[in-house]
Parts: sequence; structure tokens; C-alpha cells
Amino acid sequence: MKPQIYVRTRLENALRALGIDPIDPILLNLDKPKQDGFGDLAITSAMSLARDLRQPPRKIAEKLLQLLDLDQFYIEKAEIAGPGFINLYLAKSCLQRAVLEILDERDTFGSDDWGKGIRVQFEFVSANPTGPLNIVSARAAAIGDVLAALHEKVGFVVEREYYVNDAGRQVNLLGASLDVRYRAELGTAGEIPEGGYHGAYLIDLAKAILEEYGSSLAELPDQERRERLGRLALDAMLAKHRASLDKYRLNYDRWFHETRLRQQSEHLNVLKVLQDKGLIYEDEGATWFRSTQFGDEKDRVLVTSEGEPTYFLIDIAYHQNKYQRGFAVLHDLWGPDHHGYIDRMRAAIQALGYAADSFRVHIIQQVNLFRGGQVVKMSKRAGEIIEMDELIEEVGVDAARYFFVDRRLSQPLDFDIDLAKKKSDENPVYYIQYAHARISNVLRYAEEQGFNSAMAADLSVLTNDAEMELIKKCLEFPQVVSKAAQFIEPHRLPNYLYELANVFHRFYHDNRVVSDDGALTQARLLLIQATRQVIKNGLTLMQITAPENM
RNA sequence: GCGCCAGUAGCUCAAUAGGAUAGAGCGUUGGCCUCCGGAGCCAAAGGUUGUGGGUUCGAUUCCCGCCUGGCGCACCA
Repeated sequence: MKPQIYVRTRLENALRALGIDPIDPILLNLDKPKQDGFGDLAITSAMSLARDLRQPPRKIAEKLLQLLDLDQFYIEKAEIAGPGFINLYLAKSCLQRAVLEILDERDTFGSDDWGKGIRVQFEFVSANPTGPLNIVSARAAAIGDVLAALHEKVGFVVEREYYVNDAGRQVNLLGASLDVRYRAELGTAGEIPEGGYHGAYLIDLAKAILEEYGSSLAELPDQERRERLGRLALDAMLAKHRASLDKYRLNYDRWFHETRLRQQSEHLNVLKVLQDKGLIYEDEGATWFRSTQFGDEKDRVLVTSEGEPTYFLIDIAYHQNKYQRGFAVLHDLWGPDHHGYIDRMRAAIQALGYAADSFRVHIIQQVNLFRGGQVVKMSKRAGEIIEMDELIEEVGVDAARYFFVDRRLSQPLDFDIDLAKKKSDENPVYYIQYAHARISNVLRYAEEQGFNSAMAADLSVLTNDAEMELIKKCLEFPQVVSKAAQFIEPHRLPNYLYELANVFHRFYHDNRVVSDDGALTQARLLLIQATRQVIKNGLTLMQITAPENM
């Protein structure tokens, strides 16, 4: 058993003995004190309980400490400090054994089961197939993927989904825009329609189509030609998106097409359900949904006076479809320009009879691109966008994923292209990967020197501070994973891995692993193997490579 | 005008669920390779956490006001 789990279990028992039901997770929170000299784990329950129990926190702490009845194998020293902290010092015996526990658990170290197999879905990127994926999508892709991986790690059953907006007005515009490019290739001048797409990628596509189909499409009637070109553009764009994401090491479980919803009239079904609940009314020729009944600031149109379903209606149908597929929680990752959309969507979800908190939207803030110290204004109209493919090519998948996950979602991200391009050692991802490669190299060296790194060892020879620090750091990993998933704060993971690499590099600098002392060498080989395992498990969650050498 | 997000060291960010003396990287200054990878390690300097109140044993964190910046407030998607 790992020490955190041991202490938590003891704490639960102690609280019950005090007549307190330890339901509130805050009572069970075990913090690692920020400051040195306050032990390895701090219990804050006494202070949390002080008001309810109407007793001084230090007095409660004393009682708790007695009831904890901690085993010396795990806790070498426990003391009450400050206003009522109980500071615990981990015993070397349990830390030494933890090395073996980590090695036994291998890839599964850091896993948990509190997700209890609940099915959750993450829908992210879902960019309109009217242009190449840009740098904002790259951020969403990295974050969505790692959030999904984190949830899998803590016991949820997870699906990653990409919603394809392949119907509606924008597809018509895409076809019309491509039509202009296509005819331009044939020598007929035309103007990109209002709201159409100006990007250069459509010129390339027009050339490719000309090559494949020649001028045959030009003979079709206008409407038919545009539809045909719209389809071709869509297919080409989707293939491009898939290729980009594939390069990014991101695999979706499902690509869900909007056309499917329309073909099966699922939006009409939604209308009927809402109608039956009396949540629909007609006004000025349009059909409205009483979203204000569920906290939205105003009612919303579902069918326009022209008889067209709005995007909102289709989107409601889409979310209903997700629920019907059995997901208990829907995680949607949206851009900041959609935050005004959350209330109405949640209103619809409640109207359909699903719990408001089963629908979780995570807003990913924008990416500001810097080049030469200047903000690059991105404009689709001017065709100035940085494509995801360019980014991957320039900085590599590892660095890109790291940078995007390294900040909390609510924080706008400044991405300095020049710096990222440098591909220099300033890049923290190299620091972490270097630790992994360094360990691998030491293990190779040890084998050459006749040591067998798979051999058992007496770990009680691991006693110095650097060794203990390293083990403690490794043991933090499961909690980092849990909290990153629980609070949707994936940036905790790269931050932690950086710290772990730092502790390892310090250990390495001061302690020779392969030495004349055979017993100590064997023990340290296991220690660095365990460290490497943790680094690898962390990098794997982010789909960043863990190189054996660099 | 209303709403959402943000404001922490020169710059980019942390601060683990309200905890103890607010920490890292980059940059600046100065040290460390006879040795398993120097893509590394150590140290110094750098802060009124935008601002004014409140809640409490304790606030960067929670509440209210104000300031600054970004975004949103369609019968568009």
C-alpha cells in the first residue's frame, strides 16, 4: 500500500471515531506542504472542523492524531504545528518499498478506479470543414486528447468524438467559393460571394479538381455544379483534417456527421418532444423554444420564418443523440467565442430531461500568435491563418503538444513562433525527455558493466535525501493525474513532469548510480527505473515520445 | 449597457479544494565537467499578487465595488 492511501484510510477511521462522516473530500485532503520543514503530508481537517465542533483546532488535532494511531512503517514522525496542521513525515521503509510497487505496476502506475467505468464523451476540435485546421484547433486537439487520456487513466470509459458540420449554409458557400476558383482556372473571372472563403487552399483544390475532372464540371448547371464542388471541397478538407490529426497522434473514436442527423430527421424529433412539453411557440413566422424557462436570457429560434432549422436546433438533436448513445457525461470543448451559447444549450438539455451537470462545457481560450515580437492578426478573409500542419512541421508534435497543455484552459496562450521554431534547449519538453533518455543511457551503461537492472535488490540501502526526494516525487504522480482529470486542469501534468525531471537531474548530479558498491548500484538502478516509468507514463498521457536517446 | 474569461518578478507562467515564509523557466550576474550524457547542476538579484472594501484563526484563492485587456450579446454557423 502506498503511504498516501494508508494515511487517508487511517484518517477516515479517525474521523468516524470522532463521530464525523468523512463524506466531505476537503476533510480528507492531504496536501504536500509548500515549505520545507513541515513534513511530507499535512492534514488540515482539524482546522476545517474547528467551527462546527466549536473547539480550538489544535485541540482537535491532538485528538485526531491519537486516533490516527499511525504505523511506524509508514510514518516516522507526526507533529502538530501552526494553527492546527498535522504534519506527517514519511518513513524510509515505506518509501523504499514504493520503488518496487511502482515497478510492479508499470504502465498502470498512476491509474485509479474512481471513474467506475462510467461512460463519458469528449467532443473537441470539430472545426468547420471549410478550411484547414488552424493553430487554435491544435490547442483544442492537444487538450481534448490529454483530458480524455486522463479520464481513461482514472477509470472512466471514454470516447473521443469529432463533429463534422457538413451541411447547411456554409457548405453552400464553400461550393460557391470553390466554383469561383475553379472557373478562374478555366479563364472565367468571378467574385468570391459575400461570406465566402478566400483562403488560398481553394485555389490549390481547384487546380487539383481541374486535373482530375478537366473542364467537365463547367458544363453542369450552376446550382448542380456548386453542390458538386461543395461536396468535393468537403471531402478534400475532411481528408486533410484527418491527416493533420493523424500526424498529431490523435485518434478519434468517431467522426459524427451533421448530415446524418438531418437525414434521419432527428431535429424534427426534438421539435416534437419539446412541443409535447409545451416549450414551443410560434412568433412572426418562426418557431421558438422557451429556453428562458431554464435560465437562458431570452427564448431562441429553432425554425426560421423561412422554414429552415437553425444551427441551434440541429445542435440540440446532436446532443440528444449523444445521450441516447449512453454517455453519462458530455464534455464539450469550445472556443471563447461560443461561451454565450452555453446557457441555451444547457437549457435545451434540461428541457429534454437530462441533468444540467451532465453537460460540461470547457472554454479553451484563444491563442495569440507572436512573430518577431508582434501579434499576428489572424483573418480568414485575408487568408492569413497559421495551419496546424505548418506548426507541427515547424516545432514538432512533442513540443506543440507540450506547449498547448502546459497552460490552464482559461488562460489565453501566447505562442511565440520564433521561439518555438528555435527548437532550442529552452524548450521544457526537452528537459523532461532528456531525463528519460539519460536514465535509459545509465541503464545501458550498467548492463555493460555487468549489472542486471532487472535483478532484485535490497532497497534499504537507499537512505539519502536525494533518493528519498525522488521517491516522494514519483509517488505524487497518481494524485496529479486524479486532480488533473477531476478539475479539468491538464496543465498540472506537464508541470509535475518538469518537477520530477528536476528532482531526478539533481539526484543524478550528486549521486553516482553505477559505482563500486554493488548493492547500492543495484538499488539505485531500480530507483531510476521507477523514475523512468513515471516519466514515461506521464508523457504517454500527453502522447509525447519518451526517447531512449536523443 | 449586460454577460463570460483574465490581470502574480523585466517576459512567459505556477502556487495542488481557503493553509504556514507566493514559486519555476527565460533573461541578467556569478560559480560547477579527472566522473554513468553539461540538452545538466548550484547561487545571487528581482513582488504592496491591477485597485478599494468584506468574510475568517488564515485570502493569489471566496464575496462586493472600481480600473485595464480579450471575447460574446442574430430568424449566422
